[in-house]
Amino acid sequence: MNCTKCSLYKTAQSVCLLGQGPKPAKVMFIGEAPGHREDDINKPFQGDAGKILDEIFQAIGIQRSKVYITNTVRCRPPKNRKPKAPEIKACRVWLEYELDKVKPDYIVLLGAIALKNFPELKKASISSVRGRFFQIDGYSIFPTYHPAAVLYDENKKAVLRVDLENFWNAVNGKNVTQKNGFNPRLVESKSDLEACYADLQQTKVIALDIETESLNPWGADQITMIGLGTRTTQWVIPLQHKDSEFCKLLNKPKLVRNLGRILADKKVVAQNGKFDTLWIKVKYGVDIKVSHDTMIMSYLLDENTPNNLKFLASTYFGAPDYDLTTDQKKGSAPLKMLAEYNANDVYYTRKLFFLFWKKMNLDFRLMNFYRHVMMPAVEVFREIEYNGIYAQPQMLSDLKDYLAKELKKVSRKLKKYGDINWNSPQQVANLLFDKLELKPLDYTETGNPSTAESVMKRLAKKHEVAAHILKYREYFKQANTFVSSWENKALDNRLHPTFNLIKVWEREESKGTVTGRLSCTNPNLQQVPRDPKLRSILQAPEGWTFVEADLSQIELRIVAMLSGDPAMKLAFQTGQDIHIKTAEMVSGRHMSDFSGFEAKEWRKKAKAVNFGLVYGMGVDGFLVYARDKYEVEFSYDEGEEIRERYFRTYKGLRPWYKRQIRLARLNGYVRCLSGRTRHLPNINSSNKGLRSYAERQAINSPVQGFASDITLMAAIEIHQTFTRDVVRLVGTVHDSILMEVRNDFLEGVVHKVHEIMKNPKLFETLGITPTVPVLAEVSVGAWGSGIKQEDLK
DNA sequence: CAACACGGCGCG
DNA sequence: AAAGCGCGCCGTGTTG
Repeated sequence: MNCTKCSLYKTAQSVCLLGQGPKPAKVMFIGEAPGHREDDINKPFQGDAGKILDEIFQAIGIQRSKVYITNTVRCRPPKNRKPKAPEIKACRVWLEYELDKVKPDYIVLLGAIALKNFPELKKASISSVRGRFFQIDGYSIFPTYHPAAVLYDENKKAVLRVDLENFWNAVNGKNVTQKNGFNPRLVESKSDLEACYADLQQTKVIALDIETESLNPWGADQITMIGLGTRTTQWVIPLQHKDSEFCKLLNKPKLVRNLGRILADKKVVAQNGKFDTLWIKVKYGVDIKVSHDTMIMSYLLDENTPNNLKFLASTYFGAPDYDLTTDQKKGSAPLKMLAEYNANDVYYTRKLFFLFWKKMNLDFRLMNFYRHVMMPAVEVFREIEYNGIYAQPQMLSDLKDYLAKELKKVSRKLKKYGDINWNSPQQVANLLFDKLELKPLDYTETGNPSTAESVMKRLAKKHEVAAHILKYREYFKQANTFVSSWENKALDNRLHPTFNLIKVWEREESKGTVTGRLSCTNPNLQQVPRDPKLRSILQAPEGWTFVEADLSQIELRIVAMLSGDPAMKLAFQTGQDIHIKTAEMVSGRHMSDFSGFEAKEWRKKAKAVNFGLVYGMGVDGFLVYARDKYEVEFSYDEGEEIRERYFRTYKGLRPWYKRQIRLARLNGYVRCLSGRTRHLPNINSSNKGLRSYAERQAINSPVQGFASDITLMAAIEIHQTFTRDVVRLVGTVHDSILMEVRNDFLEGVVHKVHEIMKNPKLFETLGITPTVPVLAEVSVGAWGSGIKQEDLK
């Protein structure tokens, strides 16, 4: 074929490689462009991506000979380059030609480039449109990932398979989208409400979902409607909507109290139920217990893939896209439309619950963890968010003034270098490396000279401006990220952050972790500087005392448990300081030889050694890490020597690494002592980088995850042990629990909390026997300035 | 104007 | 897309 419509013909081996398959055909697949294998033998999808496609085809029962397969661009682009817009445009005539001959009813678009064939989808990202049908130009168009995406990320394989399976079912008339039992009913009268109550009374499992005017319950915004799903019906009770006459007549607090009473005897199922029940508690003071949460179930079954309701509904039930825009959801949509949306949510939530329940029952350790830890934790964190953490208003305002003053001082000193925006790394780099002709010491990811703190600290020895810039950055960050953000958020003198117990997906964005740790937003309490200026603002109000309970060196203790390394275990069992022990090993000296000052310095170095090396850091990384984080300089040889000595001292570590990697390869996941799993599909990847990354995760995740789980178990027990007028939990930071305790109960509570931290009852429930003691420390008084309770041992 | 990537930096 | 792991938030600068 001779085609010169774009310049690719000059470099491609096979010019204008048309598709393959019957003409006409009911189904057409469109990929990206030929790869080298295809280019050589003149057929589409023959290389590695073709293999993946074949594998999935076989699993589903699609025969290649029955479908037509082609590409968006029909000449191979030069190596490592995607087809460009003009090339896609030029090749469009060939697609028209093929469409005309093949006359497909269905078109599968594989990957982002294939989307560009249709103006309606051109701007969409593949992950936002994948897995559903679009009716365009008389075709049923179904986008999903390109099989080559699986080569880079094994996680995508499952998604691709489910997509194509749903697609194929739809093509063959297997009605996966049929909504059995979808029967939405909007409550518009008293008799409707009575019918709703009657239906709820006779149902055991009830799905709950609310719609709200915003995501923030702490302002004036209201709940617009409550959706309740039973076996037969999705009831929608409007609470606040311009189109509803009924809700104006309602005694809403009474209605919500009634619902609370009915739901108290039921299994309430929700998707991210902490959100819904927190709103209900804030607005109506009613506590509703969530028995099951589909978002948490989905996460525990696979922490890597998205778990928002629309994704799950389309993945498992081939649900059509019923999503509304944010504005519509906040109440701008007509009542009927919003109610139907709400009904869909509860419908799919309930359906998903039964599906996940079956799946989780196949793994009793995971199920136990879910029942005994995750779901109780939802209750605890709903209350933590409800309580909020007290921010002393006077101190906040004083610090604001102080920082403004300091910022002014530094700005004056910086003035003489010109009218520069000191927040701009670009402008700062210009000054340092062009005008002042300092030598760049490091470069950023994108190749620009770095102005990072570690670089600036070293530059400060050559030029005073670097030190001033660092001060400027410090004050600026404190003033904006913390002080002013807190001031804006603490309307009731309390910060009410959101804690993500799991990874939560919002469109393509996600918050939360894959290991089981929590994350925290609005504001993020977990990144408050360890500077008493800031931390001590967070304290307890009059009559109460702030208490922090910390797990001591918990990650290394877990490493000792899991690896069984004798030296590490012995150190912990005999109450030695592990960092001092490592310091002795690194320095080759005995602790008694150190002066007080030396001991402190060596302990610091040893911390770098412990935290760096234990999770598989290389020598190069270790040197940079030690220098930047702990201001310790080692030569390469010293670094190598330390690394060798480290693994000779803790000789159980490397065999443990091997065990973890073997388990991950065998099962596709690794597990925490608590039963939580971490899936690592890339552990068998042919891509060495991805594989090594998965191997390090196989080592780190069970440690990090279990440390976090101990914190959860302790928080749950503290929550269950004390009443709310004695102890109020206000937050957690990975391995520490923050609370306020009523003054007259302080002593007893501190003692009990310390006991709980060291040995939460849930250890026994879950069959966990720590082989290394778990120790904890309790501080009493404002955060970061509390007094350690030394005599608790 | 909003969305996004980047650089930078806070934390365990 | 190769060598600690895990996060969220701020401001700048670019782009559609």
